[in-house]
Amino acid sequence: MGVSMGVDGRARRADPRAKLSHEQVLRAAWAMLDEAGLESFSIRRLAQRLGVAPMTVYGYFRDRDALLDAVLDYGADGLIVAAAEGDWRTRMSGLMSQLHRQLVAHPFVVELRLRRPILNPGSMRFTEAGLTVLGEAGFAPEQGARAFRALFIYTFGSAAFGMPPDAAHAQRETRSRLAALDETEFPAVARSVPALIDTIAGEEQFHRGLGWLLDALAAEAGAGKEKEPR
Amino acid sequence: MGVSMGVDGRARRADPRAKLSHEQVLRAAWAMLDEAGLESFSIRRLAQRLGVAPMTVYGYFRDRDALLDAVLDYGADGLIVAAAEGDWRTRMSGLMSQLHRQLVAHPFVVELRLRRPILNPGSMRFTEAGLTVLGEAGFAPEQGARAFRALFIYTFGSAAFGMPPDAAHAQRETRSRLAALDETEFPAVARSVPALIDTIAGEEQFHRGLGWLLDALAAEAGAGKEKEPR
DNA sequence: ACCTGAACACCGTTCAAGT
DNA sequence: ACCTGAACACCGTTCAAGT
Repeated sequence: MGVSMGVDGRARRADPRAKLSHEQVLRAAWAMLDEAGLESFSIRRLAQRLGVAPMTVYGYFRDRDALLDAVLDYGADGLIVAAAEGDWRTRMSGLMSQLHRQLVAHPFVVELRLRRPILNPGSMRFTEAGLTVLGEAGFAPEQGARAFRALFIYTFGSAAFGMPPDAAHAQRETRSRLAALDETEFPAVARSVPALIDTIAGEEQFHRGLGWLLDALAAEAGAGKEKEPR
Repeated sequence: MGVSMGVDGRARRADPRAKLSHEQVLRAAWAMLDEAGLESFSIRRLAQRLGVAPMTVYGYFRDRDALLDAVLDYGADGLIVAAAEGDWRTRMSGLMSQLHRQLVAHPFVVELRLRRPILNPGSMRFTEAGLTVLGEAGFAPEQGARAFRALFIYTFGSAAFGMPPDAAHAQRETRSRLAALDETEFPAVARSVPALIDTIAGEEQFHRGLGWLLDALAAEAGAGKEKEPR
């Protein structure tokens, strides 16, 4: 990598005269975000990791936001690829599951997407793949776009809100809070406690909801073919 | 409110000797977050708004995180109330739409929920209402919990990722990025451009997806009643 | 051209002190 | 008991200077 840690904790590049590349900076930023999350990311720490003065980073990116935008493009670009085999339902499920897995593996992407939509080649290829599958399944361009967006939003929502970083801790916490509830005030919650806890971790819950959405889309597509063939 | 702005921009309390209450601090924090968002919230600014030294805030809350947790509890507590009339599908849709409207109105709640689940009385009442509706519709406690969670996650996802703060700007940006695409490389996207843009703003897209989820749940509940009445 | 140190206006928070 | 100023270890970023 051309970078090694000095005893003082500050990285020194093997050859200080070698010009940094945009990609080197982005790769280091991506790694930092993966390791410690968006919260503890800083330009100064990134510079230290690169063995460079903080201000050097500004030679490559206008400011923090521009850098994070570039990180998103850099990363999202390599994220999605394989189109699955099978009928449209299976292929659509495969696409969204891939996305979900990637988002869960890199939670900071979800946080960054909160601020700004992602419109780079990688995400475009993903959209193209999804719309193609839906088109081949008989969805008109309008219906396909709406269906895709619902699936996409649900997938992002599941990654963001359905999978707490420390699932075991979240389940324990939730269990004790739910156990403390007044059963006469919250009877329905009390009845569902174990199931509610189960929906917090794992991928089952994501796949269940995804399946429901796909069921409804399949039903609508079928109905459209039979009753409204315009 | 007992607070007025001085010429120097620093708030002065009407009676400096009047002890601050936890609720005063929380109300001010909530208002700040509503006006300027989580990004520009700071303890120091909050203190200034309260007409008090920064360190005074620490007399009421252990640290920034504890304060934000309390803000979430304070606000979410008053958020949800009315249970709608009608069949279970209508009532469920009403509940989730209320939640969606509140989240869109206070985006920082969505950002905070990213870090931590909400387990206060207000959110419990919401869960109880949802599970009750589903229970009356014939869902077993387990099925109800799973259905509720899918609807809940989808609703949070829509508020977080489906409604950009500046919709008009986001649509313009997206339109120009999509217009620049190579039509032979992205034919399906090109065909769907207008529809894709349409899914970005407004509540129609949220309601469409919500409707699909409810359709699938209704179908499953119906099938369960007919075929697996255990 | 590429990198940098010093400085500025901000943070959250500890600590010891004020009333 | 309640509030505070000074100080510390951090931020992002501007600017003028170094090679």
